Amino acid sequence: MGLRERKKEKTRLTILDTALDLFLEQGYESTTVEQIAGAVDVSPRTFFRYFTSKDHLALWFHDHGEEIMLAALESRPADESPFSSLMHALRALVSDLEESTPEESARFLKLRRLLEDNPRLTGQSVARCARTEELLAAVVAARRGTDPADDRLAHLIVAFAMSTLRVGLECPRREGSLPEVTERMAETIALAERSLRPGWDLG
Amino acid sequence: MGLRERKKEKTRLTILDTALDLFLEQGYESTTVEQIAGAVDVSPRTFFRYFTSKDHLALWFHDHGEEIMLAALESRPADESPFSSLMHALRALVSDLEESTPEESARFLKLRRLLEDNPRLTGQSVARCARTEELLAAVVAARRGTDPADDRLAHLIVAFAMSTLRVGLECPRREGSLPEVTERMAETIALAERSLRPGWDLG
DNA sequence: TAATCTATGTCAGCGCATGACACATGACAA
DNA sequence: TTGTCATGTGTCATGCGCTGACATAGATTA
Repeated sequence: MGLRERKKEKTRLTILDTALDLFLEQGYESTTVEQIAGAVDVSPRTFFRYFTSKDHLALWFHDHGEEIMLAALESRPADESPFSSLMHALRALVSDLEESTPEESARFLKLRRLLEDNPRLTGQSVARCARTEELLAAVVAARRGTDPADDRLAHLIVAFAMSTLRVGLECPRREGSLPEVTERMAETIALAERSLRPGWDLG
Repeated sequence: MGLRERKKEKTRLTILDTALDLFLEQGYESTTVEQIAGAVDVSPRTFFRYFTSKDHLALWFHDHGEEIMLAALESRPADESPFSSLMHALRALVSDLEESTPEESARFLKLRRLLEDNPRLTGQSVARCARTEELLAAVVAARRGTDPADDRLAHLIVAFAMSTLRVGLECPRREGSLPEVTERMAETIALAERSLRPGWDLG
């Protein structure tokens, strides 16, 4: 990895961390892009080259999480039931969180607090999850040998799985250290698995 | 209802219908608020007094749907299991759709097409649903005698129910007359009910 | 009719976001 | 090392969404 790429990655994280601190300090709405850019000493224009929007900052982890889930799902055996595979993908997400560096953990917890304080961002977060749902549904439909646009069961399977993820991460929203969050996430996965009829996702 | 109120309601619907037609004709992004306001012959400022944002236009039905679901949920017997009550609330939504006037139906179908063509709006729609989820979760938690902020099962129940709603309405997205949509919705509700273990939501 | 309320228009301004262009700095081969 | 190319960055200009403040015209009530 060349100097260029390393520098870019560093700038991206600097922007993110700086913005996060500003948000938590003085509020999301009352922090302008100009201000963030100024604090990192880049032009506002450059900010938008790293993050497509101000909201995008808050959804940073979603990009990463999506990759993890997709990779985990693809790596599951093809004959495993779709919902089980998705639950394993969720567990992969939890593992990734548990193995994250202190910096990453700190970022994650800050992001979580940010979302908690800003309903609008929570909404954006859910919307971002919906995009992930589309991708996952396509994979599940492929495994089922159906057309993703038609396969209602595939969508329902994925929607239930993503519901599990959201509830596990967001409920209860307040506080919580990283181990507490991952622990709750694991519990929620177990709860979801207990709640559904065995084989319901094989229709 | 005085002249004032009637006129307001009429203006609101005129704005909505005009905007909807403009959107479908020339695209959502490339239609400006100024243009919509011009077409209805009101000032842009007035537009924002009727709709809090341009996106709000596309989420118009959500406000209505939310009311229906909440009312239906409240009217269910307190000893019914939460998920069953929610499924009844969904059926109430379907009934409302079936009984809607031709104008309302047309609006609904146009909105659906609009959402289909604009992923960003689909996202906003999901985000709006998340807000409804919060309200429903509070009601369910109240029935269960728990703190809504803590009750993960309550959130999971509601999330599963809203997943059912979304999948039923959006999958498949393309085309579809109103009877087709309501029929698919009914099927999806039945599918969800079949998929879950009886009594799973009573823990 | 007079007194009030309220919906609307006007104006001014902020913040987010994007395209175009010029410049500088890292990458890479001769 | 040096020259060339690719790419990241700043500057400038602009458009659009959205909001506050204030004045006015029209509806409402007495």
